[in-house]
Amino acid sequence: MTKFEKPRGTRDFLPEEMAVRRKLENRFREIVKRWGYGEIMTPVFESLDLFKAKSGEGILGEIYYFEDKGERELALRPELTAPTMRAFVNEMQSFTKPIRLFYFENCFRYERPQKGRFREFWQFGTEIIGSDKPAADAESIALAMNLIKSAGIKGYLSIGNLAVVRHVLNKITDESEVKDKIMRLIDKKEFESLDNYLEEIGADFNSVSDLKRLISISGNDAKEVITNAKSVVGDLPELDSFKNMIELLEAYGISEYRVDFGIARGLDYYTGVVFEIYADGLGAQKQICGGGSYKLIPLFGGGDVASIGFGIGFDRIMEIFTEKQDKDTTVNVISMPETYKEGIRLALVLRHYVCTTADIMNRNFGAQLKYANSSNADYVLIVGEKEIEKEIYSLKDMKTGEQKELTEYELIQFFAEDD
RNA sequence: GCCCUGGUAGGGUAAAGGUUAUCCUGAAGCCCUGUGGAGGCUUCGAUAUGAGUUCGAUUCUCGUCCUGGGCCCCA
Repeated sequence: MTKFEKPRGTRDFLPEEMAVRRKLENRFREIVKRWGYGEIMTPVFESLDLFKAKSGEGILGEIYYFEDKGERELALRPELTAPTMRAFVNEMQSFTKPIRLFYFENCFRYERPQKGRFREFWQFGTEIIGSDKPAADAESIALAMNLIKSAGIKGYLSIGNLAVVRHVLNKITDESEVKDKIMRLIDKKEFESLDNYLEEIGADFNSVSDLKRLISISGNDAKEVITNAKSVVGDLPELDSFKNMIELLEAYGISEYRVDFGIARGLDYYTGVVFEIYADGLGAQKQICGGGSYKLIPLFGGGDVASIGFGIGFDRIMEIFTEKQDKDTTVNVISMPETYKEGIRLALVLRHYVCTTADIMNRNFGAQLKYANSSNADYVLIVGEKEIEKEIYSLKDMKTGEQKELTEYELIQFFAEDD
């Protein structure tokens, strides 16, 4: 007999674990709904070109892609921002702005699995489309922090701003490839390589000095950081916007975070604010949330529309989410062969109020009780000939062993109150 | 793609180059056709996989697959 194994980097979620996952998922859903976000669902697979357009050829190595029978090049989605923006371009361009969207879906990446990293993983994320204002940035960050907090997790927030960094970068070069490379080096904090590279391209000394000063500015006191940045870049509208956003965060009650102009992104559709949230207890994969503002829509053939969003690594959150599943009250109906049908009828009635099961193993009375015990039922309802005759049923509390004689109406009362 | 680690029933384990691979737990059934948790009995269930060495491999060697962890990457 061949035994089939699940593909590498995928997981089976059994009921106990699923209950906890759904518990957190539902909590997240409730929160984003309260913030006015509507759910979007896009296909599990998209054209490969969509992801190449967003992230470049370099991502092919990490993408699951294939040719279908119609010779279309398709890819399992590695992330959800591109599909969401594609859907916007296709179907939502004339919607009233801003558009607030959220998603909770699985994504696929061909990577070496490790702690907090799987080949099939779930992302919970939001996108705001149509606002490039600091208020949208602030809302997005505040929402992300609210979600993390609702999971009982301490999240460490870092905020950067690429518009300010780019302003300085533009003085060094006009070539986007060169900019990309510099941004990557900054992001990885490989300052030696950065020095060498800047020297190699013969960058202007003053501009390089400004850049290096700017990206080294970071700290927990936002106002101080901004003052420092101002001393490098001078009066800059982008910096004013950033300052404005920081002030709004205060209104949202977000006060603990780090501002870091050394946060960078290699891809040039990122426009301004970028943020990351980290958590303890995750080994190498500490980042649980990443977000930022970007202009992806023009790249996908849409208008010049700005957006901002974030993605939460749901599986990573689950690794450190400590709550257990909520146990529902359960009732087992115990009957005899002669009374089985009446037992089914009563079970149907009780199911309006409480989780109820009946025997489907043809077990005898004692075995049914044993099963109720080992499956952790809270109550057992005994439906035997004596009970049917009197129309009074025996409800046994499995924890205390107490038994009550109740009519059908009293049973309903009993469990209806339980909710 | 690279490095380290491990892999014996569903879970946890023991042992050994040589008859039928140990024990606990679990599941199913019976003891027990109207009162559970205990106990007894029965049954089910494993050496990840391929090759090599050997008279003989589950044990030794190598490859593959997979787990866990790290590097790279992280759109």
